[in-house]
Amino acid sequence: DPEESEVGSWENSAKKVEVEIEKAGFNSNMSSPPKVLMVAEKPSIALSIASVLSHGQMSTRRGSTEVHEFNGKFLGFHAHYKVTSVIGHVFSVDFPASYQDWNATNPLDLFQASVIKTESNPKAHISRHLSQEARGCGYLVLWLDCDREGENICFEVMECTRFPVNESKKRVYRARFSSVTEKDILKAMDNLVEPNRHEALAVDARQEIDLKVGVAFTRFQTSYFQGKYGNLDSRVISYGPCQTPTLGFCVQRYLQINTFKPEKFWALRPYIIQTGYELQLEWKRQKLFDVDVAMMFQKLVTEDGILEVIDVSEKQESKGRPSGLNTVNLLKVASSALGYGPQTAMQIAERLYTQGFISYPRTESTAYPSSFDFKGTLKSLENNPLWSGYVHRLLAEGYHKPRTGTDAGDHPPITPMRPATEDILGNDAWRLYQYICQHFMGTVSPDCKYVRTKVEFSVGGEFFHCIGQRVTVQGFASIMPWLAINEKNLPQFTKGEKIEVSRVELYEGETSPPDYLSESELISLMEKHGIGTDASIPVHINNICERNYVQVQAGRKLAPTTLGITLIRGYQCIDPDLCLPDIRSFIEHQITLVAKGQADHSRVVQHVLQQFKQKFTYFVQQIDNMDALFEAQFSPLADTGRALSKCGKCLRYMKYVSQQPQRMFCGTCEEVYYLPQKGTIKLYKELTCPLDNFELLIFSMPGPEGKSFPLCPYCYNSPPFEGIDTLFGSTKTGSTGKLGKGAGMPCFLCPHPTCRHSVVAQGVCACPECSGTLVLDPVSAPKWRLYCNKCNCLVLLPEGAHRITTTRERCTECDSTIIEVDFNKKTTPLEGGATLHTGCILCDELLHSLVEVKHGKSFSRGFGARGRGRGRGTGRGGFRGRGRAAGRKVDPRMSFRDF
DNA sequence: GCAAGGTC
Repeated sequence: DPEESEVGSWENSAKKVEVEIEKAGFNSNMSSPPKVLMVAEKPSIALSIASVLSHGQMSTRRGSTEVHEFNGKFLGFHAHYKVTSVIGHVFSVDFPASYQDWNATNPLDLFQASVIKTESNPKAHISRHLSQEARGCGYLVLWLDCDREGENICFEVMECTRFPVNESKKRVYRARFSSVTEKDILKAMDNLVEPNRHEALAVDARQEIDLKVGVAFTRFQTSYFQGKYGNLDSRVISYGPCQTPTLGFCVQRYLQINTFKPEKFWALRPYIIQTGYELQLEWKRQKLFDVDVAMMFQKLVTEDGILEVIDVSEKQESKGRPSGLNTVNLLKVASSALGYGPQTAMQIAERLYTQGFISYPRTESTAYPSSFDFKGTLKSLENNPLWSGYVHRLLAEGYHKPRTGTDAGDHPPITPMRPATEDILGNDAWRLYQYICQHFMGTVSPDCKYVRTKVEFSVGGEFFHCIGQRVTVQGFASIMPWLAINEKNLPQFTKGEKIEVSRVELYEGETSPPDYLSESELISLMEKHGIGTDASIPVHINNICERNYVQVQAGRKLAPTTLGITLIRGYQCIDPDLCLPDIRSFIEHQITLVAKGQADHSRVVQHVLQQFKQKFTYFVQQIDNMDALFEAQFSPLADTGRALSKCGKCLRYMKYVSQQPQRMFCGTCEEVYYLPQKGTIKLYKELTCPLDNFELLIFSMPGPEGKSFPLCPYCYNSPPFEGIDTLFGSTKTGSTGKLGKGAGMPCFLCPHPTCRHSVVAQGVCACPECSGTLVLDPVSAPKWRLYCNKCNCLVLLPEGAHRITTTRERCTECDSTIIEVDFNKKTTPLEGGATLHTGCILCDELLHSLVEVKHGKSFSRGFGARGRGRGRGTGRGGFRGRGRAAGRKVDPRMSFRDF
């Protein structure tokens, strides 16, 4: 193997290694052995590798992911090992900020755009973790999963660890393992190779193609149709080379059902009485679609009236035991037999795995490694009363090796790891666990054997038969009873025997359409056509549900919605390729050329993108044809929604479109104004924005702690002030300074100096938690409160007040806004039953004692803690006015840093 | 607000 001869063996001569270590910048004295960093794709594999190589003698410390350390030999030399992992891909691709604004970017330009890699999970700090752990390491060994994605992650890890490129041949190694077993891990250590750049580049190619094609079509479709119709009921009209063909399968079945024309058919069913039982025979012609012809045959048979047995045959048949359980098959069973969706099934499986009840649930393999301990696994199941008898019999009579399945080189099939009961797991997890146990026992059971008897008859020139089945070995079917053979006993017949026909029925039936595609059938289709992977299939199915293209019906049947049907019919009449599974195979085929080193990465990407760009241009040109279908199904924006607030430009009422994405639509100006999502919207007392005359709306987030705030539809979409860097309800905004529609500036971020609703007027003091400002929730009566305009900090004000407002006064001590409280007559804390009180919530003794900080999920009473003397800092860093600190001139509402 | 692929 040329690849393997590149590097030496585990037992290399010390001399060669010494030279290498010197090159790597280490002296070879025993006091500081060279360090070897090893990186796996996930924490569980890092643990397995470290356990094997250290014989369990390692020390483990926490980091972004765990790091296992031990001493051992590397290339025949003493070395210090550090084994850690990433968590899947470190990076994912995206467009640069300048392409993030939907309104400022022509989707066509996306095909030529550059792409950037950003950290997939910024909070995990994997990149930093790797670079820190790599410091001082002389060697890097890549233990990523042995598939293309894993090869790509190898290069992500190399990028983070910054091993010098020109020395990488001597210092960076790839471990190729076909399973996470001691044998394979040691073998991989002895046969270190180089990472495969071609395969990694193929993944880069796929990422760029998927991103550009998906985003370009999605943005165009979404903008086009949402700008025209008000009841599409999906936030985004997405397109993707996996999700769209997935939807295509569902709609194809729907169309089959819809265009189905039932046909009447007729079948001859002769009956005989044999040894006292009536038996119905099957017709060799099965059925005919012409009643006259069928009746003619009936006449022939009836007139003859005597059947002759022309053949009796017996055949030994066998139904094979299952091979090992992989993810896709688990998902199919979960959906069809247990009623769990793929996403749910995976969640349950993950939990069973992390709790140690089953082996790793994400695997493509149905073949077991040769070293697999079947006996041990069986023994672990023997105490469960549900199947202990069966297990004992298997152990006593000898279990079978499972059928050879396919070995994808990833993980062994999904198997039980330790015993469990329904009480421990809960019903849902138990049912899945139970299936995994039954399946495993099935794989090591005998095949099911049965005898199939066929008796053939002739009468009046027509042929009939009956079939009997007799099980001789139940085998695996006794533990998986739903797969058992239906037994059917036949009376004895002998060849040449003549039997009287007791009656001849002319059965009239009607062909019926198929049912909606079941989720389990869909998974099979996706697997067959290479749409998605075991891990992403559930995501794609979930996607088309969430986007409201299909609905899951009882029995997990997938019924496409009007939107889903209209989309697919649209592609079919413009460019059917767009929704066919071949679109994925085309991409896969192209990038395989890169993986094999037969084609240049960037040339392939350019070539494929060029083709998709043409398709995109044609699609845009022909969109009217698709629009004709939408027009027939959906209502124009103008007819949708109810009048809610007045437009500041034409002063006519705009309509509120409640279907997501919720938005306002001005029919006169033909403008759409997006609103914050996932909350309720109301008119705000017919107040208007001083900047543009639009009537203000009030938005309330759901839940008892959901904040409410006013917003101007126009300002929210087109912030009028420069330099508002924190926006609400928007996702990514470019650093371009230009803000597009849906940019997200509610009044609580507006710096307008005189408007009653701006942060200047409603802001009370700086947030104790972040750089934001606490603003008064104007509609929070009677549970008055302040909330931060940046984070989720919440401050509860005196309860039961009639009215709380901000004033234009500032506290002389801390510069906070003075608030005015109109207490309830009955519950007022003021002397003499007075109700009106003004003061600073930080410095006024009364108010201070009545407020309470409620911050996210945690409670902190450091703020205004009851019974605490003022001026004595308690709790979190003494939240008690500023003043004493430097920077007194800074507006406290803009910065609370000093507190 | 967008894709698909990892893993948690």
